[in-house]
Amino acid sequence: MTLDDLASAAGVSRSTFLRYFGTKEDAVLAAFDGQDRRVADALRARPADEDDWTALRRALDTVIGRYHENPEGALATTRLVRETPALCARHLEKQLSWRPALAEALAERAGTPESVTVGQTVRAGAALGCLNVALDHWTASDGRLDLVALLDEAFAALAAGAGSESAPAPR
Amino acid sequence: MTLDDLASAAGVSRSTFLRYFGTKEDAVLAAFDGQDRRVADALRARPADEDDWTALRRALDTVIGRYHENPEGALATTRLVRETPALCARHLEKQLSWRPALAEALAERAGTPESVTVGQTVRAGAALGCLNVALDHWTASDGRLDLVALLDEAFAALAAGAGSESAPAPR
DNA sequence: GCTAGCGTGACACTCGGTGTCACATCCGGC
DNA sequence: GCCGGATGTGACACCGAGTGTCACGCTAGC
Repeated sequence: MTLDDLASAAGVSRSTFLRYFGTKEDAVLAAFDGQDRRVADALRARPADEDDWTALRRALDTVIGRYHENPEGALATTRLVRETPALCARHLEKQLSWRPALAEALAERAGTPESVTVGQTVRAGAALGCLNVALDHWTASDGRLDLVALLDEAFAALAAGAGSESAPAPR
Repeated sequence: MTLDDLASAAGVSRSTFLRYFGTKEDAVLAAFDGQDRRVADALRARPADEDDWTALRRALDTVIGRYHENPEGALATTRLVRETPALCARHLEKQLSWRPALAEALAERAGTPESVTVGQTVRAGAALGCLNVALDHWTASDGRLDLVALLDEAFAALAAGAGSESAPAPR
């Protein structure tokens, strides 16, 4: 699937294709554009007295929703991204910018939008990690597993103190 | 800094340089090779009754140690990686393979090496996330902040239940 | 109608990366 | 001592990605 193939498939010249997307990977990853803003907005919309972890979990429903609307397409896209090293790398890089965005939204919720704590950054990153793990399992199961349940399970694994079952969580 | 530059700087031909490293990025990222194995081994060496989160934190000391031995070099390398999008992407991709390795080590500790749970995978990923956040802050401070303290803080933010200060952690 | 701006296509060019061929060296077996 | 393979190296040729530049055609405004 060379650039010329993509361009001619899209009915434009190679130059135009590159002018639009900048990069071949970006053409695929454009499907994810704006997700960070949507999740951050959802986060800000959560009740102020809700704890960070619950708010993050609920905010991710906006992402999950898109997978629920169009499972086949989402499965194909996700699989393509995970299986193509270059795409995978670019996607991770893009997702890296989600973390500060979510952390900032958490800081706003906490009433201190100017200072983002390490804890908020870590929690934002951990939430994204949970999302990725859940998506991994979901794609590995060909979409048969319940994505919501997987995400809940992933979040629960960190919610009760990050310790394992070998040292049961405090209280 | 083209491939020819690097090759001639290394005193070999372009072909040989590529034969060694495979990729320009790999030449830089080779500095991190084997870290996953070292961390996983350190993890397996932790006492069996230690909870996952503590074991992960201690296992990461092997990584931290390298930063402590040679702070200037580590700072330069880390900064180079973070500031070069292509390098950053490749590094994230490589680090992605650390997660299953650590998760498997956790499973071995738990006595069920054949079945890795979602929780173990999530915790391994979260620990790596903590490492990255700590390293981000450390490089941003030009290495002036205490890396160990940063990592401890990051781990603590998830250890006490992932909830925020709005749901105060049991200390 | 003329011009300024904009989208598009057609190049030329650089660079990263792969594959192939040739040569040179080393090393064990007869 | 010689030979044959294995290995390391360099010199290409080649392809695809990405950038920059130029020319053309369109539409809008004076």
